Amino acid sequence: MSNAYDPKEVEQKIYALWEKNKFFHAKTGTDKKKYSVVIPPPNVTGILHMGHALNNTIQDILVRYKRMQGFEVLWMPGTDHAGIATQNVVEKKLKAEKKRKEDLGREKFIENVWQWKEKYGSTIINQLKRLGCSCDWDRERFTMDEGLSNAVKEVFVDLYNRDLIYRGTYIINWCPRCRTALSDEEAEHMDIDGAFYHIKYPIIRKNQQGNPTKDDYVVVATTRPETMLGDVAICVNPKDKRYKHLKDAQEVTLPILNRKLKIIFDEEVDVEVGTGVLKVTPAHDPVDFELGKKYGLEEINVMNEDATINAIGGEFEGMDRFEAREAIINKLKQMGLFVKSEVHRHAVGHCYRCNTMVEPRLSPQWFVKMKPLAVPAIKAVEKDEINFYPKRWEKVYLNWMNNIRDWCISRQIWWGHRIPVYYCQNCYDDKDLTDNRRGVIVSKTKPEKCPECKGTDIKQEEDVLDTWFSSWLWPFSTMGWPQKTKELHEFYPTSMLATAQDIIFFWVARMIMAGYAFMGKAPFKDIYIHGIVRDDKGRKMSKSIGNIIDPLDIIDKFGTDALRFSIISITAQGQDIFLSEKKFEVGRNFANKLWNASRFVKMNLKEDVIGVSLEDLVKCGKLNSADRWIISRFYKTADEVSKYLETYKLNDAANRIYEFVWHEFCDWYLEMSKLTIEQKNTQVVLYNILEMSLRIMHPIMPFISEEIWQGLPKEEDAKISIMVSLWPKSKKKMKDTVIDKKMALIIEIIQTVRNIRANWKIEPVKFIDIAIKVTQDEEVDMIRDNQIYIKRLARVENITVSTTVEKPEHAGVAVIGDLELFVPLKGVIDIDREKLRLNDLIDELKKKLNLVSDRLEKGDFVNKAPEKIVNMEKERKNVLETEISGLEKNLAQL
RNA sequence: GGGCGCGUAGUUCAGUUGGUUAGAAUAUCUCGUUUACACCGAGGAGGUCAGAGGUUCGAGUCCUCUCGCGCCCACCA
Repeated sequence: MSNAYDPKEVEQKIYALWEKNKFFHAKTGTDKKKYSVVIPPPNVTGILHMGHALNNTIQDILVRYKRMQGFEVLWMPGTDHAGIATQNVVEKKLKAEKKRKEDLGREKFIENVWQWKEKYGSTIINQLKRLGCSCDWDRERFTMDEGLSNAVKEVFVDLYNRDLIYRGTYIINWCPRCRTALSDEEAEHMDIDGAFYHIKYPIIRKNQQGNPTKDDYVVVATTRPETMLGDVAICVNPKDKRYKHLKDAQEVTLPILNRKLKIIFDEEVDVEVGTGVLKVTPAHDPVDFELGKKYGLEEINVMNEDATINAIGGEFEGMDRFEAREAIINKLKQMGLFVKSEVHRHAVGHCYRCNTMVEPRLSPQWFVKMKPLAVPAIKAVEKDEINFYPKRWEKVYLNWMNNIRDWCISRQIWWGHRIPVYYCQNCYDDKDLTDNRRGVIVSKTKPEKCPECKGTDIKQEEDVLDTWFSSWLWPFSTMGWPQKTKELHEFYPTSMLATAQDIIFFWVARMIMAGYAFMGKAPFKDIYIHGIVRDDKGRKMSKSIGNIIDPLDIIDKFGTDALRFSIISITAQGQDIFLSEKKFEVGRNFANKLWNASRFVKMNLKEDVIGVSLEDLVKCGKLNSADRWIISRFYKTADEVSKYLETYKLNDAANRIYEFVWHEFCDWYLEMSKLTIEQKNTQVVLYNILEMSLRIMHPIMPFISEEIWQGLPKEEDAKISIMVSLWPKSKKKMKDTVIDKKMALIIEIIQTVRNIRANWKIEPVKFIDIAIKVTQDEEVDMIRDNQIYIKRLARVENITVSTTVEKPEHAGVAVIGDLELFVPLKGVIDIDREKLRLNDLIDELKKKLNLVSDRLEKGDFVNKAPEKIVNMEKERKNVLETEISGLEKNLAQL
């Protein structure tokens, strides 16, 4: 064992050991307890970022913890096919070869994507291994696998037959760059500085002669002037007095195209916005679309798939939407119809994959009716069948679910699950797209012939499904659904889902809906929502800002365990995590501390420590105070750590372990153990406490705990990995509050002496004498019994303890509860300084005493507060009073 | 426009159902002896718990308002 801990070689070696022995689905116990978690499948194009690292560390901690508790654990890893993202990646690659996907054709292109996936798709999986994830790698899944694809088809057909899937022509979010529809969730709203363009539309009055006069205009305000090419009407609020005169008008003229526009009156129009006049463009705006339906207006689409203007735009044909915007403004200016533009900040949807501004577009798409699916999913959370940790996310979830809108699931890309819908070319009328089922065959397999006309010319739908349409089935599709498999029987519903808040709507809510719709049960019981990883300024980590902290860099620099420990220790439930590289030093230092402590223990294990149980040692009552104390502390710690892990307070668990290992075990116990290190009992305690400490920290720091554990002596038939050892059980008899209190006092005495030494600048090497005045005889024995610790750790030569100790003539003085401690200071004393110090101390104590006395004099407190609290205060008052009188006496003597 | 979260030591954060003297880590200062560890040890200093009011015997914790910061949702063209 070398001096400093070097994680790199250790990690590789250890992971290989686990993989070789297939510990990932090993059972440590004989119980039938099952535990399964749902991994948020990372995007197959992705590389591990800090969010993944956090998410998977959380899952791995819980999985390892449960496995050590004897649960049979199932943690299925995998990736999703990330339709748009993956297609973009492969298209980019083709572009570098100066090819377009259209040149290859659909089949060839998909072949290309698969090749890409085979080559690069396991990057993130390998990175998860470096993170130490103990997933069941033999069961890795991919959303495009045959099994999962089968589940997707099954679900589509089922939902269609239940009337929960329909096709219709509506305004959807369209990404002109990816040239596909997006769901509402995939359009990310971002505030941008736009403008309100004020444009004059000429009014044509009834019975009007000649051209309109210069007053015959109505001013329309729009943020997207280019869509005016598709205007079919203008609309004002009937209550708006400013536009009363429009009731006498017949029509208005659309500038440039000179189309006649209807004038409609509808309460929907907000008088406050813009000029109060809304231009109605049913094919390019959702509000206008509704108005169009209401008033039977024509839908004029003026754009192509890539958001360039189409032939209807006349002279603007072929221009990009933003180019057209400018050109139209210029034209209007020439015509004298442009009034002004006003700065206007508003939220505009952007494609979540390529960040292109979304264009609302009228097109035929497939939708899932969400309201009926939401009903059981809402109830489940309301009735606490599913619990969010922290609970506040329930509100967010319920709010979204109660206002849920239909889900646009069709995508106009090639990579994904092709929609299992077939059209009979004979009887299907592709002009009538709204709810027309004639000639539409929805089937898992391609039908031989049309059931209506027996025609055999049948073509499959070109669109593919939203990637989330496969992800939302993950909890059961990965277990073999729709087959009735053993896994489903044993592991569904799963126990826990850990994820960040950003995919609650995308994924969590939909999984719950799918769980009820297809399994009749919730997919999981607990949802642990952790924060989002940000940089130390609170910004999301992103490539464009360049503030990414790469977990693999951190692993290289500090080690995986350091990464895991550090990030977990700062992840308070539900709070976002602000990271900087510095924060990983904590974990690295901790690993190093543990390593060195273990070296110390190992080099001192001279006796045969195997086969002696701590229980027996405790029972026979021959352990010295320090040995007995650390056992008690350990079991207390283990209980607390278990409690924290059960309630998803992983940071508390990590910090409790840190506190125990560093401060209780290393700082105090190891130092004390040096006094009796030659004794077998002490060695047995050292060994067992270290070994069990390794076990409770194993879920958080799997590599170093395993490495040290491997180097410890073991019984011959012992398990070969800490990973499958048992979690220390709570044992009441091993905890001892009396010894806890005694040692706490001894420790405080030591600290007090050290304090006085520092205060008086007593040479560190010098041994000194101390005297302690106690109030009870038992305390005399207690301190005498444990004086070796005081002598050693505070560098004390002689200790005088009794109830009658008098303060020596010149002495440093301290009060610990009801005992007084004196350090004779012959030769070094500075009386004035000590006087000042005592005075300050007395003042401080008096202030506290006053507060306590005031409270005790208050009738309300004595009468209304619980007796326990009142007694506590009374006791405190007594202690303060004795402290003060003692100090005053000392001061007088000085 | 609606909803949520956060303002605690120089800095980064903990603080369970209100209850003894508000805790860590890090930075800083002093010192450094000892059979693991300088990625270390000992000791010190550092807080009007954002502000104002209220409930209570008792508030960092509960309520109301104000100020500052962040996030999510939403078809105001």
